[in-house]
Amino acid sequence: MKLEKAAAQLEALGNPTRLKLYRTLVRAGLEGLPVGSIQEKLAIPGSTLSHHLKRLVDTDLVTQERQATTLICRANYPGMEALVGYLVDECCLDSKCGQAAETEAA
Amino acid sequence: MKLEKAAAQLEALGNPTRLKLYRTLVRAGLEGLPVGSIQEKLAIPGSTLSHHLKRLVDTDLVTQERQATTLICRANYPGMEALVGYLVDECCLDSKCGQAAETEAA
DNA sequence: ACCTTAATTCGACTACTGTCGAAATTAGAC
DNA sequence: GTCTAATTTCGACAGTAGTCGAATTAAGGT
Repeated sequence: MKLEKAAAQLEALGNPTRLKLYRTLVRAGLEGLPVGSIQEKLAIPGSTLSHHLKRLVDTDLVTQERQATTLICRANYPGMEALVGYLVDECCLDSKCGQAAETEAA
Repeated sequence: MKLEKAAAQLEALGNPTRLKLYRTLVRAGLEGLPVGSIQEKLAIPGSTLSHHLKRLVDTDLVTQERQATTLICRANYPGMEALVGYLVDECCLDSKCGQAAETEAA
């Protein structure tokens, strides 16, 4: 993964509205959620939602699929995994750096 | 971890210059690097570097320690681990992607 | 005290982000 | 075809981010 792409994904997630949005989609699981339902759940204007959604789709963190008139949105797990993979690889989160384990006990 | 904090950290890493900077510090390991060396390595003006560095320090991703006239910077692994922990917990990156996390709907 | 090196703050500027409502588009239903 | 519902694009705006050079502060050396 290119640094630029990782940065773009991190930036995409680095906005509270978008992070909420992404989390909502993750929690929706594999079924995903139509745009309209997300809009209701998060209570934000459609235009704003669409704007943020586009950003997540563009950065490969969310996918969309038409189903009749509605657009189903889903968290794109592989995209996120690639990002975390990058962080672990490049930025060294595994054994050799942090010694993990004891930190996350609680 | 609060969503707001996670977002702030993600945003901090979501800038190519800062991500490069952070990666540089990670690679420097536990010894860390003085600001001046980073500046040389990345070839950016001191003011810009200082600006970004502050952002990483503020978001708990980097720590600093004086050593005589120079300021040593280090990647703050626990800070990063907390972030990745949040992503894994809230945004479900591991095996069980569909089933966990029904807490605190927005 | 004075000078040198290290790093930050200041002030300015341009560009981008986040937000919204209104208008346009898309996809299907009748 | 026309109508209706779902979603996106447009245009505008305020606010913030990223960048830089110049001036300033901080810490020691002599």
